[in-house]
Amino acid sequence: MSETREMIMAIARPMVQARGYNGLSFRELAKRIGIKNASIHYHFPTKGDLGAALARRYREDAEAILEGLWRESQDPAMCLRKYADGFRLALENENRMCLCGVMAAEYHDVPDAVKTEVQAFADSNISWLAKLLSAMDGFGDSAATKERALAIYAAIGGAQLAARSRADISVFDRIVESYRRAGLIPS
Amino acid sequence: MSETREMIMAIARPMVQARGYNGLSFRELAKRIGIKNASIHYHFPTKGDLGAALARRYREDAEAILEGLWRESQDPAMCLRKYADGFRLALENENRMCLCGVMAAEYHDVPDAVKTEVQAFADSNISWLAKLLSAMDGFGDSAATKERALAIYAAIGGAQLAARSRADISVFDRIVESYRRAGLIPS
DNA sequence: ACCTGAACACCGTTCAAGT
DNA sequence: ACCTGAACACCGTTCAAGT
Repeated sequence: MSETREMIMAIARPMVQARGYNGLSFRELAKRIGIKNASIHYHFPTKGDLGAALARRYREDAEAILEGLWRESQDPAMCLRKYADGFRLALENENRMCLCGVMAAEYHDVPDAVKTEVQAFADSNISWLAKLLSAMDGFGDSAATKERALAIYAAIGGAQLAARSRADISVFDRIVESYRRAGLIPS
Repeated sequence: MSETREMIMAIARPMVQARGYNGLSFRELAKRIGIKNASIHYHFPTKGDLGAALARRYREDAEAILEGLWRESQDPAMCLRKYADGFRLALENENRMCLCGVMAAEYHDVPDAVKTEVQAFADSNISWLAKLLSAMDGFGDSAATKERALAIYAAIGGAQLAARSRADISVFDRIVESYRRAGLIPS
């Protein structure tokens, strides 16, 4: 709808992925857009409103990408590789993190609306992973499949966090490769 | 040495584990101690100095606990369970996180001295894990052992992050159990 | 040696005022 | 409908001043 509103979100997202929800400054954000910081409050009454909108949009975008991946390839092993690549891409991009990963770490600081959206992102990811797993051999049991999808989601988030703290993307690759060798991520 | 300095660190640590480095307020910290916020700067010139001191102390404490665990039991499987329990304990404690895990998520916001300490914590944990693994069967090769130790460290951090974002400690248990079933964490 | 009050430039937020 | 300047209570930091 509003162009300014869209611009705020487009510029704020990578800022949060880099510096977190707490690290996002309305004044710096406004400066980059070319408006005054008070103007942001017209589009997003509070910082929490902006945070929740960013997380929702992030999930919607991720869902579109993941669904497209599966629809076009129908190849679970390849989808799992591409999934890890998505988290890798954030690190490649100036050592950024998954938006919902940073916000999860800031749990106590974000408003409830943000928490809800962060959980929705995780749910969405886990459902998609479970869908892949049940299309693979040896994952007939649906309860075990869900648990494994949850574990893969958590493990890849952990790989991103560990690699980020070392500012070394090869750490991410090594960890994910180790997950595969151990059998956590089927290949 | 200084009692006030020790009190600052003792009170600041759980605050950072709950709200992060960015979320820590000198004024709130000072209020809880019963001094003025300017006084904190006498003991820690900058927030970064306090953050680095907290991370170093955190690593030292963790090393003492882990070394004690291994020395007294010499049981790698039990040590691995106790290790995960340590991360679980933070969540039990009002949904807190590993100090170095939160600070890893705030990578771009913390000064270099803090980054160094956070990496030292990870190194220390991974070395200890590698020691356990090489004492177990089927982990003779030292290169693969190190990689596995790194993966276990990252995965448990990820489990903590995922469980925290849901404010549900059973999520942590389910993920760790899933790691065991998949064979990532030997048992 | 240790603490403090006051000031500085920051922060999110509010609101009356502008167009 | 959309933006702004000015004010508010916050923040880390500095520093001269106290004991």
